[in-house]
Amino acid sequence: MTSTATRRVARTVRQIDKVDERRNHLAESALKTLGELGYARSSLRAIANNSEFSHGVVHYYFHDKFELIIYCVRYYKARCVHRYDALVADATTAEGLLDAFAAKLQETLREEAPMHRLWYDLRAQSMFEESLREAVTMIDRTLEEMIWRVVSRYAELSGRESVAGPAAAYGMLDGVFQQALLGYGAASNDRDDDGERVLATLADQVHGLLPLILRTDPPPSSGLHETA
Amino acid sequence: MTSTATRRVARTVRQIDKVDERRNHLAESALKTLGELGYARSSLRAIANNSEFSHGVVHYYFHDKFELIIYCVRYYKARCVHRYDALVADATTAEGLLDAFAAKLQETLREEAPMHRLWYDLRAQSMFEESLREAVTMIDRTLEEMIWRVVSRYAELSGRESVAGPAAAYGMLDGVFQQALLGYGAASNDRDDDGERVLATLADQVHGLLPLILRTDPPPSSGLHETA
DNA sequence: GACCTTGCTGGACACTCGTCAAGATCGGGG
DNA sequence: CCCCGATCTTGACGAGTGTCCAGCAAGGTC
Repeated sequence: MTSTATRRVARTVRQIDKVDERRNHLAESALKTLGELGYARSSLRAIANNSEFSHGVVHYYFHDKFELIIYCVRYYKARCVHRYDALVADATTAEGLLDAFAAKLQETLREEAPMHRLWYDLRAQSMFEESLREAVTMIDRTLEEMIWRVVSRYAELSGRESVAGPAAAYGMLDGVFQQALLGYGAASNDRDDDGERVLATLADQVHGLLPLILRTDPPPSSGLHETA
Repeated sequence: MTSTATRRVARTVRQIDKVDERRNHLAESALKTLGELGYARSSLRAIANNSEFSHGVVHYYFHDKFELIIYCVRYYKARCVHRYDALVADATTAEGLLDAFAAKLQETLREEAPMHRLWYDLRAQSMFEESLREAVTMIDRTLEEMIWRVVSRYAELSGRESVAGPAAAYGMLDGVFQQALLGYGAASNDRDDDGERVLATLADQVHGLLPLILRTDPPPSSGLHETA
């Protein structure tokens, strides 16, 4: 292999890194805009305005608007899907895990509300826009697994089995979280202590719901374990 | 009062009825379009194309696009918010109510999927669009009450108390229903029996979850009763 | 029959959107 | 030093949007 060839390869690799860096930078700007405006109202110009580039550069790094959006969503998911893993690893008692989980949910709501607004928006859009479906489905499955790591560990620490399967556990927790997000957004515009009450309610609900799905006595068949 | 005045009043009332009729007609066309295309992709022209009128008529009966959308949502809610009331009234045993509730949820998913897609879309949009917030919040509360009528009656028939309050019960059931809707939409494009499996899973989950929120023994304090 | 209100049409408007391409800029290799 | 390729800007294009409005048809009133 000639030295020029090696150098060219090295340069190409460096450029690919540079390109990835730019794409990530762009994705972060896009996520900021998407989180504020939502999917429907985020134009490429608005996204570019929130970055240090002009609107044309998007088509230099991404073929499509969809490609940008999907890249953004995957980029975001890769960052936050292990948010609760430390809790699972560090927990020693069931009650401790439950407390830490509820607190982390509150923190998520407080600090990452725009991102989760965006997530629910995109998930809703995926019901109409076929192109989003694949990425959304994959992320939803990943989130389900994330929640299941918490729930199954919680059951393990309790020395009991979970009555609910991964899907059911994710479904109910996602439901109460989404409700809290909705209330948190509506409250933050009015009064500030309303937001705190929403956070407290969320923690209470999680503290109340999770113990329920632990099997108590001789298990009656309960149909919560999905077959698939 | 002169006969001309009475006649004028009568005519005005008749016209108001006519206007309401037209608005409802328009709302139904709009709901059809909104259910298929979602909020973001539904233009006034597309809505008018699905009706027997031209696109200009919208501004004759509605001031705004928002006024039309919100009118549509309220119109829809008024139709379907008592869907489960018959179950509650007719139920004689807890198990019977549970079966009927699960079956009705399946029916809802099968026959009204577009409307519920739209609902979740609009609820997500309301997190970004202030104008939608009030209507969405009101409907969400109404749905919570609707679910609570079922759950509290279920607890009553069981002779036990519900551990979960209205918000927690609605949150978890809404979560599993939304998950089923998501899966149902994704499945209906692929295989038909996948849709049936989604329906079966939904029924299983409801059958598994609802008994859990019934208080078992001497109640430990569980924090699921929201304070507000 | 003339007239006027009401209901509705269809085109025009101002604007935003995604996309693209021609040209400016810049930095490293010959 | 110049050139060349990568990178970025800028402006334009066509399609699509909500909104508005001049005008037509119909049906009741004088």
